[in-house]
Amino acid sequence: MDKTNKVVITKIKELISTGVLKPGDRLPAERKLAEDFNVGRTQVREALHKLEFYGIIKTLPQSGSVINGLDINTLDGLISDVINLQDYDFFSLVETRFVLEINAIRLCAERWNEEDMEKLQSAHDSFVKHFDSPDRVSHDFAFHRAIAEASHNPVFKAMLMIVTPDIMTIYQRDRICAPNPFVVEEHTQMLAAIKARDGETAATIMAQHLQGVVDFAKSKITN
Amino acid sequence: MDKTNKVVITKIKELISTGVLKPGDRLPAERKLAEDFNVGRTQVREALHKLEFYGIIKTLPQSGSVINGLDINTLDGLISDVINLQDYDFFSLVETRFVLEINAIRLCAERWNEEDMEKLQSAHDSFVKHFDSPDRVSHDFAFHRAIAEASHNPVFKAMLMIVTPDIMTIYQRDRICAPNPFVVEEHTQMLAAIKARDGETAATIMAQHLQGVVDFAKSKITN
DNA sequence: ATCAATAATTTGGTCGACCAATTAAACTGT
DNA sequence: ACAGTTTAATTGGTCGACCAAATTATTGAT
Repeated sequence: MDKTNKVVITKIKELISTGVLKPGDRLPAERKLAEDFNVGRTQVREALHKLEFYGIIKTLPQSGSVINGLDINTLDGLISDVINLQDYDFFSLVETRFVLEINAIRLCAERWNEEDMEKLQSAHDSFVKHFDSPDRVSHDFAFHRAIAEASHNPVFKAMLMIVTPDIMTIYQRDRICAPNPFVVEEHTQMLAAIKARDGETAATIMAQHLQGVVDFAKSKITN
Repeated sequence: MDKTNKVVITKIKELISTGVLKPGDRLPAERKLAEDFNVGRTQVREALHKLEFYGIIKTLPQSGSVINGLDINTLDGLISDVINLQDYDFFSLVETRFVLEINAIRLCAERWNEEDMEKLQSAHDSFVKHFDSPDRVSHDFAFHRAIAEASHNPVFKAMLMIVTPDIMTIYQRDRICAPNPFVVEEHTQMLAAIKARDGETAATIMAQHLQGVVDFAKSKITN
């Protein structure tokens, strides 16, 4: 994240922490904030965009930005997270993906409809077909995405989509992922369990499926 | 989200979907995109900021924006999510919180240190103390936040912080949360289980603790 | 022909001025 | 004194011009 950006968000956080601004209040005008903080209005605007994106404030055109009606402590922690967002450690990302995927496949097994199953089947088929090609990883992810989709929980899917790319970047960079034939078998078993509406079995296989990545992440920690 | 913003992101998505742009490629310059799409450069910049925030592109100063090296299908789904981001349904949010909190408290029980325990204890105490005050909800959240903090997984915590405010806004608006004395007892039991390093018990109590919110969300679906 | 140094162009980043909508103030008639 | 209307000030949104860094093209010496 930009440095100036961070400064502005921190200053706004101070205003809230010290009680100068309370939830429900309107923020000072962008121009005033820019002057107070000695930065350009552009930087203030970007910071406000980020805060709005996280649901911390709501900007009303030609009117002002109001602090959403959360309690101060929650706001405080939330803003801190926005500031420190960039430096997620790899293990935490993998750990989160582990939990999300296991629960996503459980929901998927409960909720899939005919359309979902077609997509799952087709994703699985093309993964098997392209297993020896260089874009094998691409089709691997397509299958996992289809599962997230069929969980019918958009929040789950969105969070997986946020976490997974970061993992892939690191995982592929370190090239640990030799074409492992077990992967195909595991995918096949998962699909069968989903088809049988057996969420628990599906979740178990998924856990085992992802264990390799978790172990890899753990090994990186000790280094 | 802004309408123009959505248009720009959709156009860029088209460029990727149709194969004009592939992962790893550099995007056209902001000025060119603005001209091609018949919008201002400001709108293009905002759209690119959003895409960068989600890790879809990486903007290099004075050089250009490159599409991150994910497979095309993942990119496609991810961008669709960014476009349709606003309308998370309440039940999906609650369901996600349910999963995250249960796993967070499990990790918390495993990983807390002396400093974490002090914060947990102090958060619990002030919740008990202010249970009859109007800002009871605030202290309730402070306790849950302390748990997320002590899980030592910043990704978990960040995601909880994203999900929880949305839930609170709706939950408080509909004012179902009458001061329930069981809540204090459940918090006490959770803290005891954490202190005893008993993650499974803590998770069980948390599940029971959040069941009320889940039921409430379920009831809203049928409406 | 090759490669280093330099000039010209292109790039994202920043700033200030202006716009339309909103809000607050001033006014006016009763 | 008050209500409704009009005017002035303030607000976030947008646009164009400019900046410094990075890239590309040109040049020139060997």
